[in-house]
Amino acid sequence: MSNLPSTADDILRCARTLLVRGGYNGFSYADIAAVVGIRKASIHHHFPAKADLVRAVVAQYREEARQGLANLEQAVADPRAQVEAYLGYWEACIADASHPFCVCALLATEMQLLPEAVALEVRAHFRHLSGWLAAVLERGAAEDRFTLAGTAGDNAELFMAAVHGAMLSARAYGEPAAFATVSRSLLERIAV
Amino acid sequence: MSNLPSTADDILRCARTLLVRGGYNGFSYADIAAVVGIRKASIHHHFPAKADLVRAVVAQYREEARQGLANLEQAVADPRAQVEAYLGYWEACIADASHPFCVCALLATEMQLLPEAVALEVRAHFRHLSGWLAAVLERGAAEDRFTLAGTAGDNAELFMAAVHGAMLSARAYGEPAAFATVSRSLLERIAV
DNA sequence: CGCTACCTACCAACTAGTAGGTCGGAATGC
DNA sequence: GCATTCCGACCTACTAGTTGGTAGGTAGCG
Repeated sequence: MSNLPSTADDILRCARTLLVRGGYNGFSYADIAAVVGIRKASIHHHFPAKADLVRAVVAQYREEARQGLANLEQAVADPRAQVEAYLGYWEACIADASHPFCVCALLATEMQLLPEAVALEVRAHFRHLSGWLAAVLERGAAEDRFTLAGTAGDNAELFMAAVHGAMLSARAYGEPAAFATVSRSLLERIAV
Repeated sequence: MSNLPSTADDILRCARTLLVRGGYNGFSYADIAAVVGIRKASIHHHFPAKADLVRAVVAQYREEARQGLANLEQAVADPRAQVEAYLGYWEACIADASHPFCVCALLATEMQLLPEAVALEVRAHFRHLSGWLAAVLERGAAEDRFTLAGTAGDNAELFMAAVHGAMLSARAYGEPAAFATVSRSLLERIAV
């Protein structure tokens, strides 16, 4: 399965961590080289330009997100349980600080100075996540598990915004619990 | 009244705009120099280090926010109208792209690599805003203008997260209307 | 042989920041 | 009144270090 040589994978993993920590302009090839234990120039061998590297990180992230949501759809039937699982996933990520921010949400803050290909991927991720949430909420509403005010789409946008904002709050306060507080409040507001 | 020489003020204004556009690492002294029409070194005369400049921007922003909320308290009595005015303020800022993101919300994404003094100001802003929102929501609930689920504090955190997330969505989609969508949804959810 | 992975050794451009000087205007001394 | 002194604002010219990126070479492997 793993057809990627481990070094390229290491670079991607490291770049993702650094990206999540400080955004596009918050890390350099030198930072990655130091962590991975390789020379700067060797990174260019795998990813010619920084834009390519970040595009690859985002593409990989988006693929994982797609897979994750698809698995969730398969493993969990109840829409409310799906939403809880989604929130729980992020709660865990933020609590153990392994991956405490959505890559695309973070990059969205720098939208104006991102390479265009990256910006398009970020936008597509927002659309995709919002679409998935709208479908889940709509299904939940049909099964009387959720009360929606307005369209499912509008509720999904509110949900997504709250989740992204909660990541921000957890980071600003320096306490992962802030995410849990918001996500609990959000769930109470939306669930019947 | 204006005891600040206009150049220092120009630098602050310009730095804020650039900060809001791309964060702490998204602009340089050279960028400011080009806009203000001054040499790089002259910026150092007014703000010795980048950390000083950004701290000044954040301090000024926080002061304006304090003033703005105080004025709102005075001009508008009804809690629901206060919340609407607050959302309307940001809706207008985002729509005309004059100042389309909260300075502190943006800096919060880079929390880990911010000078400590700046990080503390950012955190304080989150506390202050959340505190104000909690007070307004509590008062509104007492007057039966809002329905709260849980504590006023929890509701305030949810509100704040949704607003910050909505700014992010507007930027990610590249359409200011996305903020309005979320803020309308949010208001419907919270108001009676 | 060619290919991949990696290296050393560069590069130009840019980063924040410093040293030291010029200029004009306000305060001071006589 | 006028020279002197001082200061703030700004400048040119520089620094050391970092940025993303390149050129060209080498070692191992099928």
